[in-house]
This record gives sequence, C-alpha cells and structure tokens, in this order.
Amino acid sequence: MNVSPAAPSPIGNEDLVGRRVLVVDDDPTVAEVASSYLRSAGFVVDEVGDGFAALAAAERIDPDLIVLDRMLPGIDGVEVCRRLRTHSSTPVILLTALGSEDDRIAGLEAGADDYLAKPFSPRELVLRVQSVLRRSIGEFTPESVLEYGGFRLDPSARTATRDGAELALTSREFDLFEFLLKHRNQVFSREDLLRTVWGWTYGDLSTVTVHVRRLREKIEPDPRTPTLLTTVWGVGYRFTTNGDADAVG
Amino acid sequence: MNVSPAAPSPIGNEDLVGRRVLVVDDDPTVAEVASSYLRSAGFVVDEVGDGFAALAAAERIDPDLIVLDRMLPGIDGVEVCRRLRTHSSTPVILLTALGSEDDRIAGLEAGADDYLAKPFSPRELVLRVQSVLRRSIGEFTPESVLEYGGFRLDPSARTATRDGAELALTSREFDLFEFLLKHRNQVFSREDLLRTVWGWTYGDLSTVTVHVRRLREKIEPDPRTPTLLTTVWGVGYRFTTNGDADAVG
DNA sequence: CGGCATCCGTTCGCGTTCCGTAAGACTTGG
DNA sequence: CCAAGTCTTACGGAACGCGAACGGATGCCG
Repeated sequence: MNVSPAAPSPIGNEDLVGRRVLVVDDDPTVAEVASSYLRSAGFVVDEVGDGFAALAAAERIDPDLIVLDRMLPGIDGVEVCRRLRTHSSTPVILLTALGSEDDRIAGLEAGADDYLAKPFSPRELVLRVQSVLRRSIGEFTPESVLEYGGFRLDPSARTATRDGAELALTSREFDLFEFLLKHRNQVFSREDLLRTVWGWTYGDLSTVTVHVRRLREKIEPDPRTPTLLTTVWGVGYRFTTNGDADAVG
Repeated sequence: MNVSPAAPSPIGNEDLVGRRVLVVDDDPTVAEVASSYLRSAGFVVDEVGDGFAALAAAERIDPDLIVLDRMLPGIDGVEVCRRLRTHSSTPVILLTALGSEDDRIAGLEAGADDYLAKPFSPRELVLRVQSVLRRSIGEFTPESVLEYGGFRLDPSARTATRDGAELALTSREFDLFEFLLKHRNQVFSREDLLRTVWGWTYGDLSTVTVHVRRLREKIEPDPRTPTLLTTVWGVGYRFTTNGDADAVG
C-alpha cells in the first residue's frame, strides 16, 4: 500500500527557512505578490525586473533558487536560464504563459527544474519552490528511475519502455505517466492533474481526458477496456496496481 | 517537470474541522448561506460585510482561510486581497461575477488561491474551501486506510473491498460508507447524513433512504435483513460492529 | 522556402452511468 | 386498526466520460 517509491524526504520545511530566493519578473504586481508570499513562507527574497539584472544578481547574491519569468525585457528568460547553467546549478522555476507548449519544452531543455503557468496561485508557487528546494538540497541524485510492472521510466533521459521495448510517448504523455506512476493507486481529479502535471491554475478539463485516452492507447493491453489507467467515475483517474500486476516496486 | 510534494503527514477531512473561515460579502443572504454550509462542514465561521471590516477581522481573528466577494462596498475585493498579501499569506477564495475571465486573472494575480463564479453552489464552495486548505497544508498526502470486519476502504484510491473482493460502489455510496465506517456504532438521522455526507442543509430525506438501500444491496450478506447497516426506528441509521446487536431496548 | 509530420488543445455528438424524486407497498408501535 | 415511518421499485433527467475529428502551431526535411 506504500505509495512513495523513493524514500520520503528527510527535509522538513524548517530547513528551508532563511533560504534565498531570487524573483525575476518585469511586472511589479506579480513580483510583489510572489515575493510577499515567499517571505511569509520564511524565505529571504530579492527582486529584479529584467534578464541582465537577474544574471548580475545571481552572481552577486548566489541565491538558493531562482523564480524566472519567461517573458522579460532584454534577455529572454530561457536564455537567462541557459547562461546560468553554464556556471552554476542553481535551481530555476520558470513562469510561462498559458498554453505555450514550446516554452515548457524550451525551458526544460534550458535546464529549468520546474515550470508554472501564468496566472498562477501564489500558494502553488510556494509549494513548488519548497518542493524543488527540498529536492536540490537533499539527494543530489538526478532523478531515480521509475519501475513498475514491466514499465520503466527514466526521467532524466525522458524515455519510457515496457518490457524493454521503447514506448513512443510525447512530452505531455511522459509527464502524465510519470506523475501517475509516482503516485500509483491514488485517484486524481482532472483538476489536480491540470494543476500538477500541466502547471495550470485553470483550464479546459477535457484536455486531461484526451491525453489520458492517448496515453491509454500506448500503455494499455486493450485500450478499450483499461486495466491500468482506470477511470473513477465522477472523481478522476488512477493508475491501478491491482490484481494482475506482477510488480516489483 | 515533476511535482512531488511528499509530505509525511496524512491529512483527512477531520484535520480541517475547527478551522476558522472568514466570509466577506455585503449581501447578507449570500453570506448567511455560505456560512451555514461551512459550519455544517465543521468550520468555525465569522462574517463581515465590507472590505475594511474584512481587513480588521483578518487581523484580529487570524482565520485559516478567507472567502472574499469581489464586489464590495468601500474597498474592492481584489484590493483587499492585495493588502492582505502585504503582511500575511492567509489563503483567499475570491467570489467573482459570472464568466468574466479577466476577473479571474486579476484575482489570481492579486494573490487569490482559487476563485468561484457567482452564483455558486454552496456545496461547491465547501469543496473548494477544503481543497485549498488541504493544499495549503500539504498536497496529495494519502488518507489512512479504513478497515473493519473484512471491509477495507482506501479513501485516496477510492476503492472498497470485502475480504479482498472489490465492491463496485458509486461515488455517493463510497462517501456514505466511509462516513458510517468512520463513525461506527453511532446513530445518524437522515438529516445528519444529508448535511455531512451530501453537504446539504435542506433536501429530500428519501434521498438518504434510497442510498442506504443501495449500499445495503452491496455490503449486506442478506440485504433483506440488514445486520451491519441497521435501521434505528424513528431515529436513523447506524453501522453496527457486532452482528447480533438489536439494542432497541 | 515550402510541404509534411507531429503534437497539442479544443469541440461536438453519442452512449452510459448515476442520482434524486415520486409513488405505492410494507412494517412498526401505539 | 391506524398513523407514522420505512422500504422498494421505477423513471426521467442530468452529469459524465469517451471517441472522433479539426485547426493551429511547431519542427523537420527536402
């Protein structure tokens, strides 16, 4: 019944208090809201408004994490991220506009650790910051490979196989599968998935429906009658490890 | 990329009982309805009618969450939200006029954690409040499994089994069963159940009757003569832990 | 530069499931 | 035997999930 495949993180929120976070956004309102929230959560926050200032500040104050808007005057957020990566491994959370898939991919490829679609709930931001920080402080291990019931997901390589055979998953499908596999045997509403997997605060829930269907097409023995990625009527979806699974955690 | 909250503390709805909610609306009717529903869900509720009072009350009673109407006499709801943010991180749910997408965005950027379009269903409000609170405490922390007399309920997976065999319960049936199993050996009137399980303050009591019957059909050895989910004549229903008990006195 | 393929988000119609209510039969207690 | 309470059944409507298809955006390759 244990859900977490990796050992539970030994890092409490207390260990995060006092960490430095650099917020980079040209919109003062957004920056202000984000900052005040992060401060309330116990972080020490600095704000800058453009890409050059971001690079300079990153050099000067050496923050523990950077929250970076994708759209910036001067240097683009993704470019900032890339340049940061050349000489540091400071975790970066990228703020992207809604729906721009490429922003997300570009962000991930540039080395961002997480992303969040605007407009975002500040609370969500805090959760992500804490999550990323906890991860980066704790094990320096890149990311553990996920294995279950013949499936094998490698998050760092972003490849998926079933019984050794390559599964041609798209980016979204991979994210979705990874999340469900990580939290198997737990039901998630479409809204939950949209928030966590997509990083959206709101949006069309049928987006999730369709992607679930497409994912099923690739991982289910018989997509017509799902046995792994099952529907919980009126609630959401669940990756089930029941009955026939010859699983090794 | 991935968001793993991985907080070790399990959070059920009981942990939300007793939390303070501040309802801010200038329409007494709306405020009253919202309050009574929230109280029924176990929250301690305070009401105020305008923006200034809201800020004052927030300062004074330090609520766990604030339900805030967007349209307010005095200070606008969004502005209230923004001012709150300068010195606290109390979660805010914003009530906005129907359909206006911009309100939504403005609200989220002002620091709201969720929003709800008017007119809203009180039940929806309760769900949102619980959802946001739970999220602010720690997301996706699986609830503890409920086991008794061969039955096994897993709230996070939303699965029910008897002696290992899957019980095909509908959403309502699951909620009802879960509640009764949690508070076994305790009698609840139809009204109680309608309020707690359904989240209604009024409604047709026969709704409960029918669902009890349907649930019996699935969990009782002989549904005609219930031994587990028994009727207490003139009072209500009870999930009985020892089969023989007919404590009618 | 232009055509092709891929992926993603959205939309719409269809079939199914579930829920609430009504109405009548039955049981219980006085 | 009566009245109030409870059980059973049936039904219509609403909510929901699914499948198929479309248009747009993007990247790739000729």
